[in-house]
Order: sequence, then C-alpha cells, then structure tokens
Amino acid sequence: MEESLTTEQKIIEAAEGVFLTEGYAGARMQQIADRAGINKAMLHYYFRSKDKLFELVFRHKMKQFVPQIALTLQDDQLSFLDKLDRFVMAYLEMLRKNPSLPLFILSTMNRNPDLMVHFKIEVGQMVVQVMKDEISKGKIRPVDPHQFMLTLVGMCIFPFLARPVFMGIFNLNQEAYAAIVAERHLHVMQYARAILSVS
Amino acid sequence: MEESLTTEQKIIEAAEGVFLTEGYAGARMQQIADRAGINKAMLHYYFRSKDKLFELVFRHKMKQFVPQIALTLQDDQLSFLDKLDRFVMAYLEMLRKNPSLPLFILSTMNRNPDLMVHFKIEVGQMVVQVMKDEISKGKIRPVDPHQFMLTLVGMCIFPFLARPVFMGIFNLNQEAYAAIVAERHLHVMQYARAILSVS
DNA sequence: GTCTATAAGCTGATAGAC
DNA sequence: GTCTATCAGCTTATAGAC
Repeated sequence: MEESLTTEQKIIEAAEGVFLTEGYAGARMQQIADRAGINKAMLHYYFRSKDKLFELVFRHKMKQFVPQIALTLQDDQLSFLDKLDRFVMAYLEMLRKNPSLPLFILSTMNRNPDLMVHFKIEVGQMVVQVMKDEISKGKIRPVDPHQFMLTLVGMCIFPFLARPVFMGIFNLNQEAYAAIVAERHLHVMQYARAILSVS
Repeated sequence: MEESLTTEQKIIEAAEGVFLTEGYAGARMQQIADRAGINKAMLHYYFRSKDKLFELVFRHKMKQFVPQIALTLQDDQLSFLDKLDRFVMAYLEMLRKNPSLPLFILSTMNRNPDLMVHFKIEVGQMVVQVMKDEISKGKIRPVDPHQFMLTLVGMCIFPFLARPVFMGIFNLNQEAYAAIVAERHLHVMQYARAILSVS
C-alpha cells in the first residue's frame, strides 16, 4: 500500500473531515494541516484562504447531498413506487457512508442562504412534474408533491440529524440506533405506499 | 411603553438571538453586547464567560425543544390520534415562533453529544409505553414506536431545517414555503392516521 | 513545494476608574 | 453596576530561506 495521494488531495480530504464535523466557524486551519500531515502554510499555498478552501469543500458536498439519483425517476419502465424504492435505498446508503453530511449542508445553508444561487438545480422541478404526470394518469393518488417530497427525503435525512438527541430521549445505545437506521428503508416505503397507492 | 427589562434579561435575550443564528463557534461576545445595548465587559460581570452564558441559553432552549407537551399523551379520555393531533398542532406552532431552534439544538448536540447526560428526560420512555399499551389494546396498529416517533417529530421539525435548501431545489419563494409550513399539520396527521388506524 | 518565523488582526477576559 | 482601556492568546495569512 503506497502513499499515492498528492498534497492537494490530502488537503482536500483533511478539509472535508474537519469542516464537516466542526463547521466553518469551528474549523481551524491548523487542524486541517495536522490531519493532512503537512504545514499550515501549505494550505494557503494551494488554496489561498480558508474561505476558498471551504467553498471548494462545500460545492463538492452539496452535489453529494442533492440526490442526483432522483433524475432516474424519469426514465425506464419501472412503476413510480419501484423507482422511489430504488431512490430511497441509494440515498440512505449514501447517508450511512456520510452521516455528518446533512447537518453540514443544512447548517451552512441556513447561515448563508445566498449560497443557493450558485447551484443550478433542476431536479426539484423535474420530480414535481413526474409526480403530476403520474397523478393525472391515475397511477398514484393526488398529493401535494412538495409535502410528499419534504416528508420522504426528511424521513431519510432526519435520523442522521437527530441521532444524539433521539439516543438520549429514548435511551438508546449505538447498536439500537444503528438498527433503526438499518430498518429505515422499510418505514419510508411504508409511508410512500400508504400515501400514494391507489386503492 | 417603558424599558422595563433588567440588564440581565437584556443580555439573555440578546445571547439567545445571537447563539441561535450563529452557533457557539460563530457567535461573538461583541455582537451580543451590541444587541443588548450594553458593554462587552458587562457580559463577563453577569455571566463570567462565553461558556457559561452559552450553557444557560442552551439549557433553556433544550427544554423548549424537547416537547413536554408529549406528557399530555398520558392523561384524559381523548383517543390516541386526537392526542397526537393536539400535540402536533402545539409543537408546530412553537416551531413557527422559533424557526431556528431545531438547527441550534441539533448542531450543538452533534458537536457535543455529552451534553445529553445533563438532561434527565423521561418523555421518550413514556411515549413508547403509551404506544405499546394502545397496541396491545388493539386501539392502533402494531408499529415500531421509535420509527413512528422519529417520523412524526421529524415531519414537524424538518421543514425548519431544510428551508433554504428546499426553497432552492423547488424554486419556491417565501410565501410558497410559508404556505407549505402552514399546511404541514394536515400531512403529519395524514401520515399518523395512515400508519396507526385500525381498519 | 515545503518549511520556519512572524506579522496583523481579532477575541475572550480582566483591571481599574467612576 | 457600568464604563474605558488593555492584556494575553489565538487565528488567518504572508515573507522569505531552502
């Protein structure tokens, strides 16, 4: 196993780790440098400032957070519920690998909503259109697409936001909470079917 | 209209405003002092340190966040769904008045999970017990209380966490998003009925 | 490219006059 | 109790040797 990462890559990985857990205000350039195994001055040599480095990390993580998988709701011949099933599965799996991603994105966006203008996102309008089409074809029950998506995506994300609070309130240990997250997929789809299925 | 607040009260109000929107790391003692209309030195005269002041604010906000209204799930003769309805209504109303409360609590708890031990919370165990009783009596369908509460509470909280991101993704303006929040209660209860109602 | 040394500014906290 | 002045330490960023 060789050390094949370039200095630039090592910095970005370290910066992601620190910014994700500490946020912009809580992060320290020294901490990032230590984690990358290099000197503090190198950070500025490669990325000029803390702001620039943060922006780079944020853009990357934002792309990861906004589920591009949702684009697959359009094509192929699966039923809408089956497409949702595939989407929820993939999104939950991504979140399990990046448990601190949601809080990082939502915190950053709340403290700086203007950042949103930099992201041209068409996935939202597309999903709304697909749902309206399905409704007009009578394939799913008539529901407000915004409310539905807010709930569906929220059901996936919320367990990763509320982890410490829920562990405290319900007196759960690590394993018990991991089990809840592991079974989350079933409950999300139970919601989707209950709300969308035509009788 | 007289200026009847004591200096201590003015500081606490100012500190709440600043800590809630900026978080601990992002908050500045100078900012709190300005907002309270007093001097920076006064903050330390009254509360010794930033840590102490933050801890005071956090304890207060934590009590607000953990829905003590849930305790009303025990008493009186309303059906479980009617009690839930009352709970969801009250909790959503509180959140509308304190829209930045969820992100503040969840951010703080994620970056310092140990804080949870200071809060003796029995509301979680109580809710689980009440649901188990209702299930065994055949009043509601058998569901995992943890999954159900995670969804129910998440449905209330999530719109306040994801506001800027969702406004961006679905291209919504302030009014449109406010309308979604205003109608949220209906969709939360639609979920509860769909999952719990015995057929 | 990588390092050490250091500048420049900010931040929490204190001292001391009134 | 409230203020001004100031300290000590930290944090980002740069200068300059190698």
